[in-house]
Amino acid sequence: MSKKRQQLIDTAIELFNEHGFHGVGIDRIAEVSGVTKKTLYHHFRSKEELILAALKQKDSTFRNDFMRAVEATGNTPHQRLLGIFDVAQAWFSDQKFYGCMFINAVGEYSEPDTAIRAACKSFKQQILSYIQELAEQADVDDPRRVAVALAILLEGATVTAQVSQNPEAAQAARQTAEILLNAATRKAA
Amino acid sequence: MSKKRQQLIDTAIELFNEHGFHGVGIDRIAEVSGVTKKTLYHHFRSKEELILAALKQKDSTFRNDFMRAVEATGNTPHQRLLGIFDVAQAWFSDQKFYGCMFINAVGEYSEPDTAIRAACKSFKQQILSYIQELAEQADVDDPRRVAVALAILLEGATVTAQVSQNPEAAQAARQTAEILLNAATRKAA
DNA sequence: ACGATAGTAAACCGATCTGTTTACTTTGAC
DNA sequence: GTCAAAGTAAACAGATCGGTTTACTATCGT
Repeated sequence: MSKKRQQLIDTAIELFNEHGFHGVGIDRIAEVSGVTKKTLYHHFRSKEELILAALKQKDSTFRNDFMRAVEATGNTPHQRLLGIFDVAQAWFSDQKFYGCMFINAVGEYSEPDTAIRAACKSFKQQILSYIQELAEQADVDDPRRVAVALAILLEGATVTAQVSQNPEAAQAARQTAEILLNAATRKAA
Repeated sequence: MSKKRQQLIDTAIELFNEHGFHGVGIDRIAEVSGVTKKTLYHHFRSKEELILAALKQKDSTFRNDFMRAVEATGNTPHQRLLGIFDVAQAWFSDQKFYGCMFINAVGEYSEPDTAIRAACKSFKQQILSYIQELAEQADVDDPRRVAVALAILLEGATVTAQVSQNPEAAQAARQTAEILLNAATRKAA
């Protein structure tokens, strides 16, 4: 992949996160990337294609970073399920935390059965799958149910931190996750 | 308040929810409202003022409807705390459910210390206050903590339902809320 | 009946939007 | 060294953006 193409995607991610998708024009993305519009349209047929490329890249890098970070929080699946929320807190504390790009995208593109919506849905499903794997390894009752609940807690902490500008939402979610995990492992003991 | 003004706000809420704030122009809002731009600018000094008026109205009507609906789910504070999620599920099931307008707004306007951000933050704080009141009435341990956790569950269910187009996220959140409330009332028993 | 308020209709402003075009230059693989 | 791909620079196009202006009309309380 060419460097210019990569630069455009990186710039697009930054600007879209900060100002929303409709709030950033193609001219600005090209300008900030240090590239002409011609070059931009050489790599992407349309703004929507650039958006999709940005989402796809975010999907890939975020999940990769997220999983690595979660796995660094402990060696047992149980520790890692809770570690999710410590990783989240670090994410929320970033100077440039603008919430989840995929949630923000759905806020602007509500029409169902579009490529953008599909990308967002897919991202969330994959995060859920990862949590479910951890839950299965942790040997909880009904790992699917537990994973869905933990995913909801993660989403809730994310938007709460975003709107209220308070990264500690992650710890509140973590405490709830602990109670949930206790309840889901008690029977197995 | 004039009818035209009200019509403009109602139209703005609908269109902003569907296409985002940057995704809808003043011309379109005026046109759909059956009103000229002159009239629009007679009632609102700028697009941002219209956005703020729309947010303010949504804040008022949503919280009002929400509280009434929650109180209709049961007579005890405990029932009502859980009723939150039944009310949420009904909301998510609406044909025209586009997620929480305030979350969506923050996704487009990230700059802190702006009127729009303040409106969103305020809305969330007021919802939290309401939940906290119910928690206090329900005589749980640490009602603040419980309320924060329930608010996070509600936010999480909202965005999950929005992105995944699955209103049942509300029931998953409700089940987690039940576990949380059990844990928070056990000691008091 | 008068005058302010709220309204219509439509042109206009400069800026920005997505996307294209023309003309020319750099770069890198074979 | 050549030739195509990738690049620059900049103008252009038609639409739409937020917002203003002009000219005129309907409504309504006093």
